[in-house]
Amino acid sequence: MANRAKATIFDIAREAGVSKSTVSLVLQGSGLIRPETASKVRKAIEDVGYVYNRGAANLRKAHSNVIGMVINDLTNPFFAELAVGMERVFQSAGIVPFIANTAENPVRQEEVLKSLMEQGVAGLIVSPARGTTPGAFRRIETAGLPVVFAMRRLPESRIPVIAPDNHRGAYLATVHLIGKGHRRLVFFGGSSDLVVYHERLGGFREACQTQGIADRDALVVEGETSRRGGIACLETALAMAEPPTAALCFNDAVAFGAMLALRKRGLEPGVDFAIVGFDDVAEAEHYMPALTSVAVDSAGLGERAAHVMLKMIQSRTTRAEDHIGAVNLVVRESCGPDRRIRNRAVGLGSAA
Amino acid sequence: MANRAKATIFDIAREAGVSKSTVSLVLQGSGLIRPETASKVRKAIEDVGYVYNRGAANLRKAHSNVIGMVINDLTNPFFAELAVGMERVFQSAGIVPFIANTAENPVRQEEVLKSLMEQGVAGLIVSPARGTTPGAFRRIETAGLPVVFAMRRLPESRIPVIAPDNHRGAYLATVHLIGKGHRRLVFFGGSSDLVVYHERLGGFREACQTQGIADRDALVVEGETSRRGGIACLETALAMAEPPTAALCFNDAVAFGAMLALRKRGLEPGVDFAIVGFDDVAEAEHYMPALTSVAVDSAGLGERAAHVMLKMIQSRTTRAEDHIGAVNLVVRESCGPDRRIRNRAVGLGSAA
DNA sequence: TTGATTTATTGGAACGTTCCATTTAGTAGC
DNA sequence: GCTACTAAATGGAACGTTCCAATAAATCAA
Repeated sequence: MANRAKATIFDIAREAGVSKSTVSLVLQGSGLIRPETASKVRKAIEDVGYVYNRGAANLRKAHSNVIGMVINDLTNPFFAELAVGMERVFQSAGIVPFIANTAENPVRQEEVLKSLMEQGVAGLIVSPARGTTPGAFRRIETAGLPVVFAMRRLPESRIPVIAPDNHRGAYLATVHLIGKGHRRLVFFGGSSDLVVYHERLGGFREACQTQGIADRDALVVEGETSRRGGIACLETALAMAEPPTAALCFNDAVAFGAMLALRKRGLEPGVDFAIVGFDDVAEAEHYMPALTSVAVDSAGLGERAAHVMLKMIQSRTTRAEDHIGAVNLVVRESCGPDRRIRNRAVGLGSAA
Repeated sequence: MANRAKATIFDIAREAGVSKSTVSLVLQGSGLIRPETASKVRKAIEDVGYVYNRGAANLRKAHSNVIGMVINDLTNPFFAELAVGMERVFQSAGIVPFIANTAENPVRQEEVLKSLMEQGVAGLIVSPARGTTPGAFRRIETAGLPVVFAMRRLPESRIPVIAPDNHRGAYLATVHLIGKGHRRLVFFGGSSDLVVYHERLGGFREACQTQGIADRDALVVEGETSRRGGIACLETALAMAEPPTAALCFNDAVAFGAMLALRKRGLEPGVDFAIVGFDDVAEAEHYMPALTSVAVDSAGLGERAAHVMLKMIQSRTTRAEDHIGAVNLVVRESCGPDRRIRNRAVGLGSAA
């Protein structure tokens, strides 16, 4: 069976009574080898317990078959979905994606990127960590390695981006809320170090303006982009002299937090206060009440990002077009059952 | 700045006016080099835009600094947590973990394992996909590569396992339900191709027996280990001639599904029917009602698995002791507010 | 001054592949 | 029987590192 020391193609060659070159050809599935010889070699490969050394091969070969995906928060199912979408595409292209988590830490991200490069990846798909410094990708760019950003972008970067249409999503959601009769709205969660925040907030503001909501009735409460952040945001909003009656939340986690906080105060989400989330994670559909949310199709964006990456690798370029994914508002119950909410919400709004 | 072709240590050497060996020594942080020389070299490294080629280095060096983690379902936050726990440990050991997802697909798993091995990983931490064939790890074992299983085990394997005490967790949860006065119980979700299923079901059965519940009152409904599966299980259970009044669920997802289905039927989880989950994912705490669940500390298990792996690599062995992690029941609201449920539950039980 | 010792640097031979240029056999054409 | 070709297999030179043994330069002891 297997020997202690790692078997090489020389061991296979000896076992099969051929030369190392022949073995190499067989490994690559070359048609130049006589079938009987090939199967003799394949048997030897089994017998010596050989494992291919890709590192050695990459020394000569132009490019490797692994690409790195760097994700800022793997515990967020939203990003996990993104990863899964990419995997689907890469798998069928014979490429193995290695995932690394940065846990939203730029220092960790630096290490991870370095390691991936050293490993000789063919390309990188990155959802950059919050607080990534502008220069973080310079080394990679000068190395000529294809990179695409997914979900998030960096302020000044020329690296192609695959992301949902955050502005439009927020716009749609806000119009929906205003259409339900709300006249004093709030944007919950997020902070200005994220480009995504500005995009979503921008959509919110534009909708308010075009729908005739005064600026002083379009409130903003920054906060963590988590359940906990959502709870805090809601507390802050209801403590205002003139509280809003509806909130667009930075993401679904914030929305869940806000709904939780409403319940704690004896208020019913969708009846006493309208909530819209963003991302439409799987949980949104199953929540009580089911959360109205902006669906961004993260798995689809992951697939798209993977395709772009494949193109870039294939045409050995480092440039590509941005891709802004369509979004759509999934209306469920958290803004009230259609018209009925209108009166309640308006009532509460004017009562406050 | 950077040249087109990849820079090597020879380029650095030329730039700095030293030999390749000197550069190599600097890269490894050897103290043999005069500090001024070292900084001259480091400057050259920057100037030529060098990226270290670990593949080439591994050709000579004994072992690499990357370990692979193979996860069966990354979209399950439970497994994502496990990954995050491992990462914490490896990071401080200067090891980079690459994560690969198998999406519960044994074929995909095979590919992923192969790829990781070819990449020359120093070890493998695996949460095996459902339906993994007994021989799937033979190649890896004969290659002498350290492997540990996390969360799940294979029926016959001698590979060390890091997993929670499933039997005890299920036992504790069941005793809790019985203590609340339930006399007809059901185990929801999972299927017998998973070792974990047998462990948890075993704990459930043992608790029933020791607490004097007749076998015919300890029901089992198999099903998907997802929200959807939980919904189906509950429907099945309530359709029985003599329905149970309490359920221990295979995991939290099943529990959420069951609670959802209860609500749809106008029944209140925790009042009309008691539910216990398993895994205690973050969501459990925030659900309405908050889910009583068996906490397994997946991040902690991840850390433990990482430590075991480090030991194995260090002592170049392929054997290690199993580690069964402590569990504890986190009592929340889904089995009713302490005693009060008792009467209701018993009442419903005898009425049915 | 000479040799011994220490400190800093260096050349060369691996490591396990790929790929090009050859060689070797076998087959056809004339 | 000779050349020309094709098919199959092979040797050798890379690829970018590490590490050992060797060298060169500087310091010290006598």
